Amino acid sequence: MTQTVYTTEEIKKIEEKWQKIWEERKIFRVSENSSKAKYYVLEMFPYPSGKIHMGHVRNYTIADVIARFKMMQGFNVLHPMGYDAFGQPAENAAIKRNVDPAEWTYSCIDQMRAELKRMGFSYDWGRELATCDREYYRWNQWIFLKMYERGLAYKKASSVNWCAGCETTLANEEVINGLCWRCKSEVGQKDLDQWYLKITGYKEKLLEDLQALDHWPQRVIAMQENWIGRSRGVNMYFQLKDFDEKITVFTTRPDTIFGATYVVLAPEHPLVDKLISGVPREPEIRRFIEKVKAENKNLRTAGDKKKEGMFTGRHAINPANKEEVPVWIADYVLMEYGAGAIMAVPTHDQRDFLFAKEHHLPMRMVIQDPAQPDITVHELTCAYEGEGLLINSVQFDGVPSREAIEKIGRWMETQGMGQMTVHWRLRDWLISRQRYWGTPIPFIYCDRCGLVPVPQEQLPVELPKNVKITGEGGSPLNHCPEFVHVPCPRCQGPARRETDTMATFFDSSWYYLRYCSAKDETQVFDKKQASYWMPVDQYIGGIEHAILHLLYSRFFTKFLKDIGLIDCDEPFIRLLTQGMVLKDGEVMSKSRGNTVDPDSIIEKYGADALRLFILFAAPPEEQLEWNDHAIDGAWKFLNRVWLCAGNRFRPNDQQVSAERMDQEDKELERERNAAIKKITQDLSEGFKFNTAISGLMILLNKIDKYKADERDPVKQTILNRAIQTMILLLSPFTPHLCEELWQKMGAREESISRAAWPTHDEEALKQDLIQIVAQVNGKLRGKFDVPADITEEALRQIILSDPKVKEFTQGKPPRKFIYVPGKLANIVV
RNA sequence: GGGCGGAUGGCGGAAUUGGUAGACGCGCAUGCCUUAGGAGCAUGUGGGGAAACUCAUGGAGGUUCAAGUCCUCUUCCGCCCACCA
Repeated sequence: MTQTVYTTEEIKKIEEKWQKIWEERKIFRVSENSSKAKYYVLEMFPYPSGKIHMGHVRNYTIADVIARFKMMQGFNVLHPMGYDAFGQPAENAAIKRNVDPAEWTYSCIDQMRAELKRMGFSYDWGRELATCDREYYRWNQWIFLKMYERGLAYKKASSVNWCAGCETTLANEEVINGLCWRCKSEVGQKDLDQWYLKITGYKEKLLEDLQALDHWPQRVIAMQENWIGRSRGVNMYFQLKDFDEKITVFTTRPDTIFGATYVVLAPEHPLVDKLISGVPREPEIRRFIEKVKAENKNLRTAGDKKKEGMFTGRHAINPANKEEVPVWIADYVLMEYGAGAIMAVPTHDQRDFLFAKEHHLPMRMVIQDPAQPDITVHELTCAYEGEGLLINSVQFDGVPSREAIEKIGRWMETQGMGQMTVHWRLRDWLISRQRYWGTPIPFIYCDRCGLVPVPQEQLPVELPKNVKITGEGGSPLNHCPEFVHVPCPRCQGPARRETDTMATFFDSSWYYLRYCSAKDETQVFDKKQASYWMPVDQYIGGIEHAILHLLYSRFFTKFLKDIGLIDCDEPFIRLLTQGMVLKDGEVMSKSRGNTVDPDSIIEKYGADALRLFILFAAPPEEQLEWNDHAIDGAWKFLNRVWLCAGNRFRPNDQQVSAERMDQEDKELERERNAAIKKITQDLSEGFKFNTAISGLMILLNKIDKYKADERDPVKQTILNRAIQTMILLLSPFTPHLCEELWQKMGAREESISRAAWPTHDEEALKQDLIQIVAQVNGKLRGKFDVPADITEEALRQIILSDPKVKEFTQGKPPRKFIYVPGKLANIVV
């Protein structure tokens, strides 16, 4: 019988067959009751749009190879999947197509699940969850109430980012260059009563613990550090002239205090009103302030915008030199950062320099630029922001600026002029959304009792059905009287429910914990099971979640540890951020119209070929350029494997001892062992799937070249062994094909994923003859096959007597002979 | 402005971490197989040169017996952050 080409029909039959077996026999179901070491592999769960795209395929294929590799290595592998199912697209669909968001979402999930199954991923489907499930979001509410108990969830009236397009508030993190991250419309400001989570309560830990995340990409750590934004500086007090109050300014550059020639307040600063009351230009100033306040905060702070400001007519005293300096108001000072007021040092801060030039404000140099020590204030064309010795700074003259930062800070503290302090960029997390398709925030407003949390036993606060979603007029739940009007849980009097829902980032901040006991209806998650599985050993997803999702998840983990529910500090030990999938040099996206539908590729080539291509084309962290030809290549390779294993494997149970092997046999055995070693290394030390696959291609090439007479049992055994090893090593990458071949070759396991990962024999890697490269003055001049155990002296004789080497040394005696054992010899003349 | 990555054949990418640059694959070329296939097999494929050789890892220097890899300067590209005081 001859096995022929691996056809589309055959591929389809085989892939469906094994997907069915995996499902029916629950091959990938796991429990924590195992003596094996655990390994938790997790990919960032998808928003269920219905269709999977190449980005998903890449993300999940990477995770699947890791999961299957670890299974075969004997780990108890948890590999779950679910859906980040709340959010605006469902509402938009509801508006556009007049469908129920829940119905729409669940039908998308069904489609998506089917597509994921067609890829052959090794998920434990028994743990599947969707964040819009009643049994999931109920625990969102439970966690929210726990946070409230601890003072970590609170309501605050504040000016918030408001997206008119989505008719909702946005977190700072969701505003990108002044535009809504989702609909790209311009974001404005609005005063609203909103729910916040006090993530700032964990800022120190969130920053410090980054240091321990050795297996996270450096840049993700840097991005989080940046976002948390710790900066050390000094709060300085500028006494106002004619008033009792002092203005506090924050600066990271106390070394420049003697050059502070004016003070600037943010327009929102609380002292502004008092200061400008009664000054001659009061109406004009008020108009200016109103104008700035109405402006979009993010546009206002755009880098290239011209700075505008006005003199208040008031003065303050520079605490260091007791000089009177004018007090200004300007749009480039933000109330949210520092003290909402700055001291301006035009000579050493470029923004202050431009502002001072524009408004003819005084300047004084206090740090000497070593490159042009004699330059005067009038000759300056830009601020000097570098280091140097202090000048015009009384007792600090001559002190290097770096030292002066510390010295002046301490001096001001002892003089009561200021206080050394630390400022953070991280803000509390605005969680309220005026949206329907999200988790209802479990609170009730009672005229008599005030804000009342919904009692635990009344959870979940269910999202009502049949709510009219128009996309207009704020929160849809507001227009749903049976939801809004409820009795107060405390006094039973008439009360109103909170109608805001939670931002979906809340849902995704703890789903990895829920997977540990996904079906538990009695608690948020089972403590014992979570402590068995957590933390996640390997997390995989896109770089776009480097800040928000990962920071929030870290925050939740720390909180849940503090209330005694888990025992780990950090949720994700290792993080792999996979690169984007490009086509024609651009990111694949619907709007660009350059997508390749995974389904159509599976249809033609099968899931295995798609998986193989996507892993082979680039290292996982790098961008991947889609290539129609290369997928053909992946299929070609699988076809060769199919033909090789199908036609050349002949069952026999001959034992072969090393003495009976000839040169070719030993050679193939060596290649087999080398492949095991290389591929195991590539998968263990970082995830070098591309080179692991090239190693498999090399092994197949060697097997193809190996001539074995079918009637020679020794050769057949060696051939069989090589083929079996190849199939085992290939199986995490292309599981369907390998399951089929493994079974044909007489598998004892139910699934190849239960077979043991092969190990190599270091002895078999040894060679009798090795190649030594000879160099003369560092240039390659010859190659010599010599016995592996050759001495340096013997090698030296061989090389130096070689005619070609002689030609290049021109008979001169070597000045130096450098020998790198087993590799290379360099003759220096 | 700050931070983090990159730059190697026609293309995707390798290179044991200082030791044969271009593994493996795609593409291309020439044959073979007459079982006409998304085949398969063989050979070749960085540039120059008939060859011996020689030049080549964005550019310029340097360290070294030896540099894609280390150091200094520089150009270009990508991503993230940013009136953050």
